[in-house]
Amino acid sequence: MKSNILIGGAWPYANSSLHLGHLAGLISGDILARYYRLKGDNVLYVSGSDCHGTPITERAKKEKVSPKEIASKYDKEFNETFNGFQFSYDLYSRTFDEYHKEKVKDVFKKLYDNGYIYEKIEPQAYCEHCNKFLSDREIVLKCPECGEETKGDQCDNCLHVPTSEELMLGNCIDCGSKVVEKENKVLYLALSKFQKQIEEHTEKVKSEWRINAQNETLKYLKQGLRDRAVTRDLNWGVDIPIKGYEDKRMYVWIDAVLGYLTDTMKLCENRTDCTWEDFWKEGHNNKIYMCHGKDNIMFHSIILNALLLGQKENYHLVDTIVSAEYLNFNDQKFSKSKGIGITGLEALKLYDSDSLRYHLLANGPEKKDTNFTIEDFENTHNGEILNKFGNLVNRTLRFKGLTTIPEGKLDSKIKNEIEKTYNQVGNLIEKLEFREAVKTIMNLVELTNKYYDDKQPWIAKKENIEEFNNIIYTCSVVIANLSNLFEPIMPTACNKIRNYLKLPEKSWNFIDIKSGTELINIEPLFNRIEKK
RNA sequence: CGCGGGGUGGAGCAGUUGGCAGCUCGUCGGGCUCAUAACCCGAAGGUCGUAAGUUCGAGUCUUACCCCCGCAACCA
Repeated sequence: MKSNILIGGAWPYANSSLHLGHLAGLISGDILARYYRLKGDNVLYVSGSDCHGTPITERAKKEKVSPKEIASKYDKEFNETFNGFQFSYDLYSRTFDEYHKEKVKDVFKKLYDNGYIYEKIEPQAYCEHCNKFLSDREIVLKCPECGEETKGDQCDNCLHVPTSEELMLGNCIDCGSKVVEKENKVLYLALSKFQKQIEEHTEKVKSEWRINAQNETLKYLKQGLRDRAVTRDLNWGVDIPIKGYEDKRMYVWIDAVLGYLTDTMKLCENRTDCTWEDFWKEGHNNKIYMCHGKDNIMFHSIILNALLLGQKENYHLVDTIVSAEYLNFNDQKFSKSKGIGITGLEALKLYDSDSLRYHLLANGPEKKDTNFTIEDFENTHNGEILNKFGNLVNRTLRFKGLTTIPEGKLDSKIKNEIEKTYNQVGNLIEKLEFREAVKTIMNLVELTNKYYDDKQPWIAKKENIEEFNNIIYTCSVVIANLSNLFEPIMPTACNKIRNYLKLPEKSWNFIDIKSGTELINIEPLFNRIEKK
């Protein structure tokens, strides 16, 4: 029976370029999406650019452009990056799309009507000159601990976090005016009311999660969920659909995390074969995956679920949190200002997306931070992908003098291994162990290279043509099946193989091939990276 | 006692419920010529951070200690 599988890739914040670390985390979603599609399930894989919020607003002000211009610029770049890396999103949208904003307002309104959002009046820093409330980071003050001039969210020098009383002694970052205290209206999301339901749900599903997601979520649950402010004094964001809040905007995380839902709704509007409820309501044989970095965990395991529960409409909660650790670059954090690391687009100019995908997965930060170096990458590309996999394809399909796939008998032991590999790799992917999955497919490649050497087709060709045909046929069948097995990881190369062997639709099960297929225009799958 | 992640052959790592220390790369030696100097076979190389404890048995469990990395900011 087909399952309805929704896969959400975290929405990147449209304020800086995507680097390999982002991609290392997000690629999990693409693997899952491609795998489940091969298995024949109904898959929706969605994401988009997170475009609202304070950082973009501040930057726009600094650069004297509109927030939308900043966000649009990065949104465009994100699209190029994801296309380049062959992410197979069914929809990649943006949080400033009207459709998204309208649907988010509906959700917000319902939370309010159901009593999960309440008003609170609290004193807040205010600048009378600029005529606005100030967030912590919009206040400058002399740090009471070390005396240095610093921003209000945290002292750059001594890491002291100013108290709200200390903040009232600061000045406006824009005009320098003395901050005054003023009563402000704020809407809070009553997260605490969902404590029990989220605890129960987490207990039910967490065994499938990676350890970091379990720990992080349990940490919040253990200390007790605290209500969160969900309005901000900004003019860039989703409007608050509540009377008296016309001048405020929604907290970005509420808006962004609902993008998975609004994307689904949008997609299903144009479809006849499914409805958005198939993916988001209970009882549709459905499963929801969320893929992101470790700092995103609680927003998906707690806040999103709270928003869904608060609708009181039989929503299906997030099942599986796929949370990555961090990828470092030459043992350091990716850092734009320090010039550490390379962006996805830069990497694509230098290297094949297939190889990058493979390496990011084989070396992925699944259980702990891992390191990316150009040297490691080139070793993977030349030594593993090209020498083992590329060469197996090449030495078989471009065997000297070979023009068609011969009629031959498939080695039963090899067939066995192929079937075993489908099983093992499928299990590993479902267990989110992509590193091990990659390794397992590569084992089949290595095993086939051994088989090839043991059988010595170059001798058989002269002495026993029937044996030769069997060897080439067997290896070709392996290659055909590798085009399925590697499809979630290296889609371009797999596509090439399908063209070479004129294979039918890709799928996640053993496939045979037709003898007599002409072998024309066979090119190497990968090109060697020449080392300087 | 701030929090978290680590210490396993030259490098990078895997070791799930305690049961003969593994993988990839590199090095050395050999084989092969279908293939992109690619492929295959073999070898060397480890007191598993230190010390104590539990156990018939500890890389794995307990305790203490040592060392490395991240935890301000654009940034997952």
